[in-house]
Amino acid sequence: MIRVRFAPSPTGYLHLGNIRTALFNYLFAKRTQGKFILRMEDTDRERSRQEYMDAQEEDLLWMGLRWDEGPGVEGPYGPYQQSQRLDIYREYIQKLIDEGKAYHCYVTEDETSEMKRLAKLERRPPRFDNRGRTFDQKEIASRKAKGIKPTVRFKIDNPMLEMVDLIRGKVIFNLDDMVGDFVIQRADGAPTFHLAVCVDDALMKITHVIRGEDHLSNTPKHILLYQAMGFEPPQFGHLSLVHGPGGEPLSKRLESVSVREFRNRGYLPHGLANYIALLGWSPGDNREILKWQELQQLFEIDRVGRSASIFDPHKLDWVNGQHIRALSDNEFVRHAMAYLKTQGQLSEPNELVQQVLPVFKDNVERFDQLAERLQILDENIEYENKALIVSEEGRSIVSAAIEALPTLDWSEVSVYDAFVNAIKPKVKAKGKNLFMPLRMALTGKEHGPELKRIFPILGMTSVKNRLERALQK
RNA sequence: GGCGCUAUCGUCUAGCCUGGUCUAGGACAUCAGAUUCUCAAUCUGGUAACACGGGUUCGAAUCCCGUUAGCGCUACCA
Repeated sequence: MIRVRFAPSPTGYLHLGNIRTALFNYLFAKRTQGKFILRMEDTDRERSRQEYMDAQEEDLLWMGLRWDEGPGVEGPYGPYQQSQRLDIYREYIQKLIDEGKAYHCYVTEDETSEMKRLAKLERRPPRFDNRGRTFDQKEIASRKAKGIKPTVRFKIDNPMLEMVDLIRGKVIFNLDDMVGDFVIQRADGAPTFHLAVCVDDALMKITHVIRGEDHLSNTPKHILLYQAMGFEPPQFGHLSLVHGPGGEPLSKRLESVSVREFRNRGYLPHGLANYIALLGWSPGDNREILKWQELQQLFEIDRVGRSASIFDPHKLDWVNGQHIRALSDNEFVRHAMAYLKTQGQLSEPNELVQQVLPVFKDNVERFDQLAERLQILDENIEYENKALIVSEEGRSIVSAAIEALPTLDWSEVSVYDAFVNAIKPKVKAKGKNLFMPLRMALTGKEHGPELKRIFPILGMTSVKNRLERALQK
């Protein structure tokens, strides 16, 4: 049974890169009928916040990434929040110390940063020199007396390491060139990420760790830790990173790429998922628009690319637009109404809005474009281009239109055609010259949906009001 | 600085593993046209790429080496 996890730290809102990692894990699990586990990595007490944890879970669910085990969905390997697992980490750290695989290190933070500064100056790799390993009893006692609290460091004894990455293939590391003994427990007693992640993944029986490429260089440490604790390491797959439109790395502080922001701008969750999946993955043929179901059936980790990609908002809009167009009118109205409501752009259920909405299905890419289009429903019209209705020709067209009204049968589907046919003989204008003044009088805008579609929806009273109002200008 | 990863149109990518079918395919964007009362949507067509230099080979986008560039790690953040 394949078990994967998404393990964010609740220090900000989820962004495009985070959600992509989550998505790939989820799809991989679904494709293989495995389990998708959510774990909150909140060992950094300074930066972790409950508010972010809630927000991240909410965003995950919005995207449709429901976890099989995790916060709120208890499973056999919980708890799924690291701050509640501190005793477990302590136990494993103690075991490593007892077995001589880790040790208390009385070297202070000041000393290590000084070490780093010097190394940089002398153009050497800024690597911890393991000096804490060899302190004698006297040295330790004197440091203790000064009130120095020790960290726990993991001993690196066998520095050559080879691994096979699911996405990158064989990777060889020489830890001697990289790091010295590294900290697994901070001076304040808290475990570090490296320790916690290994203990949790092992205990939670994670079989495949799919995470960002920024962790590739950490992987040898993790494999060593696994081995030292007597666990079989999982398979690792490192996803290339996504960059912003300017090529800059994504950050949790970058609001423009947060999942929150995508929700607010009215993207469909499955449209977003489709686009994100295409960043670094493709089904191999030329298909690009994929339904949620198809994504789950088609996703293969082998087909995930190795190079970094840049987020392109234009293409996201296009993909989302395709998903919107694929909706039925009813689904579209349902999604749109829900969006308008949560955005506070619509206070109560509105019959008229529900009727017009389908008119826009073919020309919006995001729901946040709806508000502007919906302005045509406002009876209190402000004319974009008054000239069209105050000109002599404009007035004659509007007058003719008003005269035509009593002859109309509004129960007919073709009421608009009858309307136009009644006007045509009375005015000289035709084509654009006829329709633009009409459009202006009825909607106040130069551009908008087909008059034929909105005319019957506006109805007799509204059309009459609008025309008369236009004539008064 | 050290180590690691990556390198196909402006962007996302297919092709690379298993060299020839690649005068490199698709999509977004862009440009031109069609359609339409307008905008949009839609349709048609165009411009546009194998980072560079060496090898291996009859033949390289594909394999090897080097260079360059970008990114990541090098924390008592995750």
